[in-house]
Amino acid sequence: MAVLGKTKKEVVSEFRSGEILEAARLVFAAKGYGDATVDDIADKAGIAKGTVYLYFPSKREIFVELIRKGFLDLHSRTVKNMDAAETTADKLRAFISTRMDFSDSSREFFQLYYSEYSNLLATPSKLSPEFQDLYDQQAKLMEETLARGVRRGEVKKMNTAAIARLVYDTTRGAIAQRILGWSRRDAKEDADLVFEVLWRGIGCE
Amino acid sequence: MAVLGKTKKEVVSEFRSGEILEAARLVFAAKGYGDATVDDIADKAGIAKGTVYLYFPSKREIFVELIRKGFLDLHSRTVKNMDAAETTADKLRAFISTRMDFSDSSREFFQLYYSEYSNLLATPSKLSPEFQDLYDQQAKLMEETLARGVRRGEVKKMNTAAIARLVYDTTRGAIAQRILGWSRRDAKEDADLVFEVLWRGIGCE
Amino acid sequence: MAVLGKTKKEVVSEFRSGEILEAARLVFAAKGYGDATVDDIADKAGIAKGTVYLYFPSKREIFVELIRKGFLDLHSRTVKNMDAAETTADKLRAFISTRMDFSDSSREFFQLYYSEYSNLLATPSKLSPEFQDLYDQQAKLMEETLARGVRRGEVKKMNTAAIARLVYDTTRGAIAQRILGWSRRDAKEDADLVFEVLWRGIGCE
Amino acid sequence: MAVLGKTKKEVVSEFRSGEILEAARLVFAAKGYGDATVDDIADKAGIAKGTVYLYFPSKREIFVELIRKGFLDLHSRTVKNMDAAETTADKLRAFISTRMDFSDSSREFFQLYYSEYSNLLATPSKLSPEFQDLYDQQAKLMEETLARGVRRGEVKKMNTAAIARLVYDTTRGAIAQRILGWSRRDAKEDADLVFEVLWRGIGCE
DNA sequence: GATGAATGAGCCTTCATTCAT
DNA sequence: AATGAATGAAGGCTCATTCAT
Repeated sequence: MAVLGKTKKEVVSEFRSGEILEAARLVFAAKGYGDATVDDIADKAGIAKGTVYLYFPSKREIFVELIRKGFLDLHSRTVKNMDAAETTADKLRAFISTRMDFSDSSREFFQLYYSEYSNLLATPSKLSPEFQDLYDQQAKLMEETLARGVRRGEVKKMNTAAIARLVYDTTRGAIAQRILGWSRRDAKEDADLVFEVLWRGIGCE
Repeated sequence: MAVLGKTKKEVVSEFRSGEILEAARLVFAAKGYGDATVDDIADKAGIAKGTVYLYFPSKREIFVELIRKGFLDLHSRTVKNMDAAETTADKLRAFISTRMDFSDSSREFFQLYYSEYSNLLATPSKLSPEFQDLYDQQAKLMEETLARGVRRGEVKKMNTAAIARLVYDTTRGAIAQRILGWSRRDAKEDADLVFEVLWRGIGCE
Repeated sequence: MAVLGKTKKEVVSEFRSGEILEAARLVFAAKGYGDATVDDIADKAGIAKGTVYLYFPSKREIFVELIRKGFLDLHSRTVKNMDAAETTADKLRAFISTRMDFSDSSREFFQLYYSEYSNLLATPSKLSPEFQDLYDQQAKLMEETLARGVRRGEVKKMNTAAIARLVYDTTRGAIAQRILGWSRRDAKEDADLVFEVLWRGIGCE
Repeated sequence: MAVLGKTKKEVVSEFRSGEILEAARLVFAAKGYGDATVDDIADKAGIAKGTVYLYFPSKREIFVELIRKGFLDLHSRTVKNMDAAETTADKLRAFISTRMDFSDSSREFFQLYYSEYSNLLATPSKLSPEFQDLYDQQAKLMEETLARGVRRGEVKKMNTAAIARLVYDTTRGAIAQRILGWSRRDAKEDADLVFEVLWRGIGCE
């Protein structure tokens, strides 16, 4: 027990938190944050409403935690796959396909993530500071990759910060298409398409 | 009267509707759809709450109408500017810069438009059928432009439907960056950047 | 209308506020602040719960307003009757009997007033500043009367501030006895009793 | 064991009860009955919430028991000190100063006791019958003292029952002033003041 | 006996919508 | 047509109490 660093209590607690998050993920994705009620989440999790509040201080916090977890997961996968790639082109390809694949397996996460992202547009102040950090962290990842590509002569000289965002946005858009069912291609095809356009746009030769 | 196709009553009615929409545009953009109240809108419009319901059947419908109007305005400007351009490259440039400029002058519209767009991700069912039409209409515009470019030999042979969406998404992303204040470049610079990457990605030579 | 200084709307609004306060007075007195619900008040007033919130911002504020109004009423009656008395003894008598009479006619007010007063003991911080002012205002009234009595030679030289409080407390206690039904004497008898003990205690001769 | 009249189990049980009561005393005094939670009490006592319910059937009953114990303690001290005094004047003085001293050393008890006393005003029905007995018991104590004083010729002929209550109320008021921090005198001074006014009011000569 | 996770009834407050004037 | 008072359903959150371990 001590070896694992967790007491039985903590394990149970994390299990419950996990169940609630899982229920919330489905409910939020199905109804949207505003239309989802804490009762919905409790019902889906098979527990009483009050129990939810033993594990989370507020409805909003459930949402935030959900995004945070998915975000970190996505981020670490992306980092891992990009690190495994050698050339900048392959790193870009890894970035795109990791996200595309993740969106297929974690569709609900992306629904929440993107809608939260866009809600920022309406009310930026709502963005918790931590979210801002997460976004920045992501942007840096691509920006540095591109900057290295420039130094290596693999990528055209350009405003890497702006292009990094552009890469994100284009990828995000393609994923959104898939989620909305507007693309009937498989993930690989979509990833290739995005990669090719972008790489031709920014790569040398 | 009949000549104009509108009775005096209709003119007055449209005037009021317009005032309410204008008020709603500001309120929704400032607070977000969920946090905005019908009272806020009525106050901003300088009328009584009940009056709002003489012109619109529900809060939701005000929002929808707002998006629709802005959407049609944006669409017609885009069409006009693209038609004025000769080459596909210039049409693409026109597409991007028209939107970028519009986002500067109608920032609130884009805030609503994009957040609504993203809410589709969470709850597609909410999308009124007409919205679907509007999106499709837009997509077609770019798709046909690209297809013609392909026929003319200006654009690489490719899945024009998918690329059309990609162009939209990339442009949307760049505009979102601007709205969020994450870009300090002026509209022209951002438009050029997006154009260059995309055109290098899809154009011939 | 202008002559009265009130529009019809204001009259109606005040009427409603009054109805709600009246209902709240009965409900609070019957159940205590904590056990009373806004629904109880709305029901008693014969209106919908939401309507209550058109006239008062919160349950707490209804309570505060209730106390404030009764307080001011009691205070003005007390001042009037004390002013009408010539000697300090008569002023003291007026003070006591005004309150005793008021407690008979506005029993619910005293129930609330005294229980609020005592809740101060448990949580002084809750006392809204305005309440503090009201209490001080009251204390000053008796203190000045006693001070004048001292100057006139009608009252023994003494700590008038402390005695003023003592007079209040003794009167309050007698009223509480009546409200609790522990006194079967009529108001006049109780008032005389309190007066005699106090006057013998503080008056000259 | 039988000699002591208590089994070991009972001793332990009483110890725990005492701990809970002590914790509750602090919590109730700090937050007021309504705002205090059973969790607060359990935390302060260093036990689990459920354990509280092994010793008390409800939150309310903890409160009642708390009042009862303090009450009996106060009562027995008062009786003892009054018995030690010879003259009625000294007995009255003993009554007042015993309470005044007790309020300094058991401030929390008085906060609860007085606020509960006043809550009776709002909801007399809540008063458990036993409380009624406690109050009566107290009243009798002073009443009999005064009656004896009358017989001895030390006290004026008067309605001893009513005066007994008056003495209680005046003392209570002075203590409340102290608890509220409205008196900066020391306990002795306050006790003297109350005694002098009352004794002049009821004593012979 | 002790625990504390779980419960769920209940409360205050908000606000889209209605309707009498 | 315009008003805005009134409505009441709904939701987030609290907390006294219970009960399986």
